[in-house]
Amino acid sequence: MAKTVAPVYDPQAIEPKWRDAWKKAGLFRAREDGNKPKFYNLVMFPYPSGPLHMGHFRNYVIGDAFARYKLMRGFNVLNPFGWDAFGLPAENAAIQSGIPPRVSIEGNIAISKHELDLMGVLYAWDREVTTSNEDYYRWTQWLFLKFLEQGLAYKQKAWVNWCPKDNTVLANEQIVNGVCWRCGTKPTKKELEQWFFKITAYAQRLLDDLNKLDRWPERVKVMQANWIGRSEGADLDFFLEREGKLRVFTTRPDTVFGATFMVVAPEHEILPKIVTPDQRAAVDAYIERTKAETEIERLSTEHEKTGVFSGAYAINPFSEERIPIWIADYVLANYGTGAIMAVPGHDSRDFEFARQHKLPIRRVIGPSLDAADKPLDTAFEAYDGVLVNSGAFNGLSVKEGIERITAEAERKGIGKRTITYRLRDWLISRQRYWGVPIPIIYCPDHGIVPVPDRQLPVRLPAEVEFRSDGQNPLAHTPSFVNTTCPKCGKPSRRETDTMDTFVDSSWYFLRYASGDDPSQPFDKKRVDYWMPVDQYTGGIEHAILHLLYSRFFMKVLFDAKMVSVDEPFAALFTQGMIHRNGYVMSKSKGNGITPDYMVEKYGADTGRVYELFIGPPDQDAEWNDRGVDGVARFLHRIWRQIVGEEDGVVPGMARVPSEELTRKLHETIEKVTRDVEAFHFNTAMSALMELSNAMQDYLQAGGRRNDAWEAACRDLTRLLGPFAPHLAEELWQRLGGEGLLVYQPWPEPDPTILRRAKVTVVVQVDGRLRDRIEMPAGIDQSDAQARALKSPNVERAIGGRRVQRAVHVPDRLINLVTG
RNA sequence: GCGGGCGUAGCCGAAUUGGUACAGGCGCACGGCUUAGGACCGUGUGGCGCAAGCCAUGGAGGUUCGAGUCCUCUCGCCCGCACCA
Repeated sequence: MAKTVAPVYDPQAIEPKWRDAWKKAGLFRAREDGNKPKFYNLVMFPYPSGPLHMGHFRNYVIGDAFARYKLMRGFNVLNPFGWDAFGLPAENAAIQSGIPPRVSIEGNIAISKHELDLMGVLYAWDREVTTSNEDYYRWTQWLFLKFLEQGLAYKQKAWVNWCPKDNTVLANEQIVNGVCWRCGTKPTKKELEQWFFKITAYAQRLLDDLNKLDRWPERVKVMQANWIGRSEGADLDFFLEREGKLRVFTTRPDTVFGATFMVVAPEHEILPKIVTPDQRAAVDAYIERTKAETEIERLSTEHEKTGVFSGAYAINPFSEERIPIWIADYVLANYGTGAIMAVPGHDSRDFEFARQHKLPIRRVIGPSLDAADKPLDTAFEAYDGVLVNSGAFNGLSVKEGIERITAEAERKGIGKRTITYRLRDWLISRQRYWGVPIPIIYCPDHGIVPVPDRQLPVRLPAEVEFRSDGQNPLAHTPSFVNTTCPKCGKPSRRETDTMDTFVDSSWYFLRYASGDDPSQPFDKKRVDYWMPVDQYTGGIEHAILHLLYSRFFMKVLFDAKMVSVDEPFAALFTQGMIHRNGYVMSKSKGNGITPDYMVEKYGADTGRVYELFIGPPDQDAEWNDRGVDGVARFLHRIWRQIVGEEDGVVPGMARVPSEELTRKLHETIEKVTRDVEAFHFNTAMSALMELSNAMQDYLQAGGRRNDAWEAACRDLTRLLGPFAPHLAEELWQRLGGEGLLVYQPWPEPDPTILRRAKVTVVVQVDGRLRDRIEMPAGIDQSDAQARALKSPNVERAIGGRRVQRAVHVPDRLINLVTG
């Protein structure tokens, strides 16, 4: 047996060499090039929080592998990266350590960049975006002013969610499970003047256009649809007994005859006008109590519905009954009209409230007309039934009832059809320093004055005093606050709130597309070339927040004719998280595997392939150190197979047919291609392992290093390119390949080779497997049946019965049915 | 409560349209090579059975020539929303 000592696979020795070669070649330096189809590949950019671990890398490895794959497929690939660099952690660190946010962020970026590089993850760094850099945030300010101009940004006093730990307000989307999404603190309510973006103006389009997103995960679309929360119904006016009226929103106008009382939210503005003197003390006490409660406390009181009688009465416009008006916090001030008609017979919440406060419960929907007097021991909420105890409307179906009663209310001028959304406007003010200053000046004469374009950016001052009381340092920096009115020059004050960092991330993908244009936020022509993002990959935690905001931005810019598509992300992939020792891999849990460790112990390629192999990419996965060893073995073996020169020729042994190997190769090309397109990286990796196993079997059986073998080596190397790029480059070079592998075309399967001459046909008798028989491909049913009947196993299974019929799946299966 | 998803080997997991259940990896066993190895290579590896074969995809039914896949019920787990009128 011929044997020469082959150098062993030494990733540390080869990896840096190839990274340098890619950089020198300008890998991923993208230009707008009409000759090739474009492919915009994007991973969600991170907040630069310091050292990365392998949990973070799942996203980047998937993104990098896909970008390299698309490159080999002949696309003009844009594969950029950047930093969502504004945000609270850097500011909190500054308060504790005194290190200015800009300094710590820059340090963290340098560390992260080094780690990405170590893992062979490359980007179009010439298009790098850092949201906290002046050349980016001046355009965030510019866009804010654009929104203001369009009437899509406004300032309003509102009851808002306040996080006492972070000392800032939060948007509704940023309360997750009743607590601050960032720090987990229970928010309280504050009434403050705040800046909002009018995302509700786009509620319907944001909902409708989910249908366009056929390459988004269903669950993300469902989450967004639920968040937008469209309800169809009617607004109805109830006249008050004394004077005035109270408007309610209901999705069930058909149940109006069952409205036996009304409920208004404690914050409702009508209250001072209607509360009677004898109830005033009780009402005031109740309002005070609800104000003190945080959201989470309101949730925990789910089972006891508190409330207080206002002393006032309204008249039900349909039944003409006199009904009491109550105040209760189970009615929300900022949904619908902040008031409801309570129909305890057909709404479980109203039912519970009526029970507790001894209010009448009336049935107005029943399974049939004769059920009118059947008592209700629970709210009957179903839509299948007929109206009862409803005067002229008795006997109508629920659907007809909704239609007719709404029409009647419209005719009488006391109501109208309405669509209500759960979505609220996006609160973007943050009372913190490390963010984009809102470009607004308050003039004693002119009020709110936008900063003129030519004065942008409003610079975030570097020299500020970080206060331990958590107050915004900007408000205490006179050189920032004090300015002059752009209109009249009078001494004026600057807005000291900064923008929610989700504003920064709502348009960064447009900036990438444009390079670093100093004259505008982005260049329409270049954006038109690249957009939409063809593949967006990131975490599920942004299912609502970032992904909804970005969609909103895109639609606003589309309406302003600044872009030509109104959905930013054509395809979305949300990868699962990596766990280790039972917890999500994280710095705080101390269970992180660092890229440095991986590279030192195994090499970057083992880390990359393991992260792709670990499990279905959209699901969480458990990191297994032994599994990493398995992948390392796989790559070592490939090295030995391709670089090693052990020949499998065994004297006297029959030559092993190389067609088998060639077919396996082409099946692998076909499978890996299909799997990568479908983001099934785990099965793509197992297909590569199978090919390597087949090559091993071939050598083992005495196969020679002939053309078939050479082809297998060459194509396996190319198939490895996107996943184990350093190893693949080295193998490519040693195989005598031209140029860099990363610029080689992806292999194509040969259909004539895939077409087998012989196939294994499964033979069943009455649906049970009895034999497997080699038959020529394309065999027809009667021939297949004839061959099947010759099998002793089949004969025994038939046992002398008659074959009544047969089911034939060409080239796969024949089932002989005797029964 | 409403919405979405998932239950396959000792473990992670494969399985176009219903068509050979368990690919690949881990682990385990045995063997080889080694001074030695937790390295490397090879073989085997769902259960029962001497075998033919039978039983196996959370459980119970159903449709079908044929069900992990479709339908009904049921148990368990995960995720999202959660007093949204």
